[in-house]
Amino acid sequence: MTIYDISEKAGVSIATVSRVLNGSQSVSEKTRQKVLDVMEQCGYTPNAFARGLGLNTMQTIGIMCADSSDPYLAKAVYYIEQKLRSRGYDSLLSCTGYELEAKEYSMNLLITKKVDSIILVGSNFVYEREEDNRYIAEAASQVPVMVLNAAMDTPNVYSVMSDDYTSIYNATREMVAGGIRDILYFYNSHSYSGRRKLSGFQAAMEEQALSGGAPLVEFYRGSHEDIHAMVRHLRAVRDAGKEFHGVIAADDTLGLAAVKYAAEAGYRVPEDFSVISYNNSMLACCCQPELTSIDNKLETLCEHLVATLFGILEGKEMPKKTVFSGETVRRGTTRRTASDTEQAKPICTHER
Amino acid sequence: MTIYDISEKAGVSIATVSRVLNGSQSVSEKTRQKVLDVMEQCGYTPNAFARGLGLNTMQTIGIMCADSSDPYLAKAVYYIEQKLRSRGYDSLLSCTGYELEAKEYSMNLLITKKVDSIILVGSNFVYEREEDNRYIAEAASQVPVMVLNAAMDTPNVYSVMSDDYTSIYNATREMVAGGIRDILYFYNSHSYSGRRKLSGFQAAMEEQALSGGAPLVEFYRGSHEDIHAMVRHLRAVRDAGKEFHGVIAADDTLGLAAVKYAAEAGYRVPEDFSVISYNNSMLACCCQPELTSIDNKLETLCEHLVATLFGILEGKEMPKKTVFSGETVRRGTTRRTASDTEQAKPICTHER
DNA sequence: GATAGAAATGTAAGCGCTTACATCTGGCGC
DNA sequence: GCGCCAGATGTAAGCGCTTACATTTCTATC
Repeated sequence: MTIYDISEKAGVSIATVSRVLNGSQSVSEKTRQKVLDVMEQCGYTPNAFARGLGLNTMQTIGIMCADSSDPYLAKAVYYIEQKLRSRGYDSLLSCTGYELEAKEYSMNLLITKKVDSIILVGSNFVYEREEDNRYIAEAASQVPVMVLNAAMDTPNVYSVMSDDYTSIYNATREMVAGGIRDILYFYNSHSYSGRRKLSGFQAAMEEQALSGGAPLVEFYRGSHEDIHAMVRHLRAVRDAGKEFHGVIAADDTLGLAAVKYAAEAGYRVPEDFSVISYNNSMLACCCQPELTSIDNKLETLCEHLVATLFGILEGKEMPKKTVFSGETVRRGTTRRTASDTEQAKPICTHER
Repeated sequence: MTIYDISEKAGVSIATVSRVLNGSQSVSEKTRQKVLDVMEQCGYTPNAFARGLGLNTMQTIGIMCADSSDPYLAKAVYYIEQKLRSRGYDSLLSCTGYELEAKEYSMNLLITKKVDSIILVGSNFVYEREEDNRYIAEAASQVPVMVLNAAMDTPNVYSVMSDDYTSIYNATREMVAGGIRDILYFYNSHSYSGRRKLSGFQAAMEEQALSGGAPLVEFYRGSHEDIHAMVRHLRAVRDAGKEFHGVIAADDTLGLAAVKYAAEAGYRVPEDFSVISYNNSMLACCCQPELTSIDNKLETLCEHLVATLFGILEGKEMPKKTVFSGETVRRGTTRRTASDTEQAKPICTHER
């Protein structure tokens, strides 16, 4: 069943059929209807490959994500896919893992498949060393690249992110204001946003000259699913003589581990021990007491990212970087403090 | 940069270039090398659309999933995508939501995009009413359809699933053996596997003539992320006069809610109150005490599903239905019983 | 060294669609 | 009634690749 069959049955030329397929103006209403009828009646579906060959697009977007089984990334992928679909685009998903080489490889594969754009979901795609990001610049020379939660100053790369630095900075100050001085920053990623969070923590601590030496910081490198390993890690820190009564965690899993650790160690939370984590995912409500967590407005970010992408695809000039500010959702792992009254502030800023 | 440019620079015909592109045997080693060199040096990439048009495939598989932000489904998608990619296939992901109409629509879209197969991730795609499954049969008339965790007796539809019925049946018996008689079955889905689980529970209960009347069963219809709503639901059940000291939960989220409920109600777990849930996801380790949960071997299922798919694509005859048995992972929400000694049994059975 | 047959290569006809350009209408003003 | 123009339709040339079939080039055999 091809365009020829339809054209014949409808008594028109293939050009006319193609025109109704593409919604061209210059087809009389009468013939358009006739052609549509024939299509309907024949159950005709245009061949996507031929269409792609002619139009040089198949309306698909490549989504890259290190690990879609990570609940946070999964959620981002979900939001993005939803919003793409609602505009008639499909998503080629590529779960690359965290190795640079695998990312480069997948990137090429997606470009080869002629996607209209590539969306990098997660800040782990942007490395600290400039040269490790060349693969992104290269891809961007072919199609616009959107990146969620990390920024790059590269032509044709657009970023939408939350202000992790400030969120963690504020959270740290809040915890200090609550009277806790021995705070551990517990994180698991050297990604772009990982670096931003870390410096937010350090800035807040150093500013208050709280740490006798350098602020207490621990990097967890195991599986993001293995809560027990995280708890063990925390235990080891204390066993090494570094006691702490507060944890700022880079994500909810780590925060949850901190709560488990505190319970095990016999601390009362939040009286003797505080935890603030990041993401405000469903995990925050899974432990007892429930986690105070920073919400980075994932859905808003994704929405904005997709809207920006379509702006670009339509040829509009769009902001290269948009930053949204987060919001701390207070639950049971922190005490109420005076600074709780969140000051009003702009929720989103653009950069060209 | 097309095949013509390469053929010219390499001093061969386009047919030869195409042959090396497709790994044809009948190219001399010398010319193959020359062509490859030229390609390399020109950074040539074949046009996927043209290739698709010629070969009638672009090596992509459609993955449908109601909600990839559901941790269990996300994980399944992750495993499947991984395994497809490792064989050089890409995945078109479609998050359809739970409405039949949306599923039908997405299915058509995927077929339109000429995927080589469609994988339905999650038992919610298979409805109880035969006629609601026509969209699957129709798709299966075009491409093989693989379904995870549900079975259908339809040509060209292949199933890989776990034996939910038996898992829940055994779990229920185990809890009864532990001395608990007022058990609530808490579930949130009427999907294929949801129905199987429910009957597993009912069979076990009725067999032992334990419920004075019908076994206690509650259906939760809210968001799968809203633990608090689930706890409220359980509370309402008790407030309605139906006390229970054990919960068999259809997934870990519901199980986690049960643990929260028990804590709130002042029950000691597992002394006064038991919980067994399903999926053995990371959530099982998030609460205190940790959840005893049934592991349905998701990775194995996915692996098998993809292997079956490739068998089909290679034209081999493959089993229409494969069932794996699950395994209960005992943690803190159940007491040790004599029946703990799991009897050895076949882990996987096939059907043609 | 002639020759058959295998191996390597080339030619050209698609694959199903888009679209620039050519052609054909019909309605309008004069 | 004529010419003109805009709108509708048709013609045909791609898009970049695959592949059946034709042709050429080896290789081995006698």
